[in-house]
Amino acid sequence: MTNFKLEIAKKISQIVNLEEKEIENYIEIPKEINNGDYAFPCFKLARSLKKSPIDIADNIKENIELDEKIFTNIEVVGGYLNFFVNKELFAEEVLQSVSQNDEYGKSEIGKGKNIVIDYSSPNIAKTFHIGHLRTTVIGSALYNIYKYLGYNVTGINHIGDYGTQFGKLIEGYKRWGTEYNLEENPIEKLTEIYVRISNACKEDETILEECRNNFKKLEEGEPYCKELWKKFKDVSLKEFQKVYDILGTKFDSWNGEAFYIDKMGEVVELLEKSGKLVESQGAKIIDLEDKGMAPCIIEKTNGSSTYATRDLAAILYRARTYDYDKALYVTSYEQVLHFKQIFEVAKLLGLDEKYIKGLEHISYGMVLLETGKMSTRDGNVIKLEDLLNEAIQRAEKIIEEKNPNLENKDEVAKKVGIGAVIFNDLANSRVKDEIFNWNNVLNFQGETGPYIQYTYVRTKSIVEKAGGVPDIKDIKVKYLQDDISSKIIKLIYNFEDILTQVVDKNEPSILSRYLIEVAKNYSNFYNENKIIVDDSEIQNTRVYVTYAVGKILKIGSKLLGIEMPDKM
RNA sequence: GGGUCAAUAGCUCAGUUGGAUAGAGCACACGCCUUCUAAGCGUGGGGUCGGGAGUUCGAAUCUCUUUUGGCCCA
Repeated sequence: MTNFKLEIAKKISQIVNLEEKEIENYIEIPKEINNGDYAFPCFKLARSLKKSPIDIADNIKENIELDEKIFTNIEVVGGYLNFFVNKELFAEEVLQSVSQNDEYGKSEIGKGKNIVIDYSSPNIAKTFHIGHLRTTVIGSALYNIYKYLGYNVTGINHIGDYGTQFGKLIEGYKRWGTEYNLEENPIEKLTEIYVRISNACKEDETILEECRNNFKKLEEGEPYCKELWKKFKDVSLKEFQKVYDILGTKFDSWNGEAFYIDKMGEVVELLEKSGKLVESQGAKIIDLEDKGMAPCIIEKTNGSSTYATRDLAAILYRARTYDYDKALYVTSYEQVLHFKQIFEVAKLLGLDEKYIKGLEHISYGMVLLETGKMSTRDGNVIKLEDLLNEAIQRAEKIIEEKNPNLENKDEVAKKVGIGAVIFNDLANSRVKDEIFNWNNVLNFQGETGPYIQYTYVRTKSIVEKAGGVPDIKDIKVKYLQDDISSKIIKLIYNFEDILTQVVDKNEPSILSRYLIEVAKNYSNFYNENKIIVDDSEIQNTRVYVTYAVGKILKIGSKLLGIEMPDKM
């Protein structure tokens, strides 16, 4: 493909005394279509050249020698130099590159780079609720997109399968285990047991003592405790898997916290060697006051480990095992300080600087209920499974209304319902909090997943009706000169750039927004133009654009973790 | 108290390194299905970009300050 920006930069640098690179950076893409395809703002040169921006623009315009095949026009508008590219050439190149590539937008820019993404990571024996959705879908989307750009990606579900709460659960199960049938509804039952034993602990210190004792035994590897712990873990994972199956979430590693139990000793040793590990009130800490942070506790007063120690052990392990260039942690912003501390302390582990630089916390906003924060303890959580099922049901109802004769209704309802839920969580910037509202999440109109699916289904049905994808040789780009067509071509061209933006910022919403934009413009195109017409040149051209749009929508959605139905 | 993130239309949000007239969706009102799927398209109203100061050719965007809210730490 012609690099238009570079072309402009080259020519301008011949006239003004600036590096190509710098000029390329200044060149922007006008919002208004009347202002051309690329613009060079001359204001930045005004001071150094001691001339008015308009004079500079005029001067460049007069002296620049652009290839007329590539650019059709240059205009000076209020200090801007606006460039108009040859629409026909542009459209031809863009459609050409779509046609040659089944995996349009795929690239090798990440070749040789290893990315580790830690996402989802739920706690054993706790409800998988709507709050866990964001980490799961954001992590998955990043996983897919990094991979598409050629990175070698490892997805890790860092299960929360360790901690003092297991001492309690074991005690509860020892006491009343026979009263609960864990097979039936494991997590609910375990939660009940947990609440019951917690209350019992509050009333009777000796019970709490027993719980602590159990945890100690678990750490020492006492068989019965270990067996129970394993049981809790197994039934929980089975529950989680149900949700992952519905969402289509995959992981390469399920190494959770327990995996690092025997790897924490080394962390303590290394920190001790660094000389920074100090005693404070009986605990071992790393003081971070000079960094403006609270101290990082490595070992508690009673000698037991902390989250921090496990995370540090994980960093060591991941650096050695995956030789990562980036290690991403997708968790809510509640943990911002925690990761800041961990990343600071990680500098003391003697790892190569590369591994420290690669650590990145991908934080996102909270999911709140209208009544406030969710709490497993208080039982005011919305189970993710319930949400997904409700979404599927609503989709079914709409299909029944709009398209009762549709085949595979169940399958389509699933794709649409789940698509709506996933898209809803990926559509906004990560930082935004989300106040959960059934009607918002399960809205299928406007800027939603189903809207993209609907648009895709349309493209699919048109291509089918036209008798398949036309040969690229049979299209005439002169029919794509109008504003809407140009906009669509430009959007298709931008796809790869959008994907690189996503990984630059670790922000999948950039892709979500883009897909909406594509769908919207195509819907516009669809309503303005009849696509299947008598004139075969016009038809072939429009069908080809339709096909290209469908391709983008499908690839893009797939990267977000959203499946496309063929009909809906 | 310290740190941190946010604040843009009635609601939910976009707004690329500062750039041309601040944009969508929802909701509301009206219009568009005998021809490619109306889960769609179009038109319309609706704004002190939380307030104030500064930086400069130019600020929703950067700096300072202030208000409100979320989160984390003690």
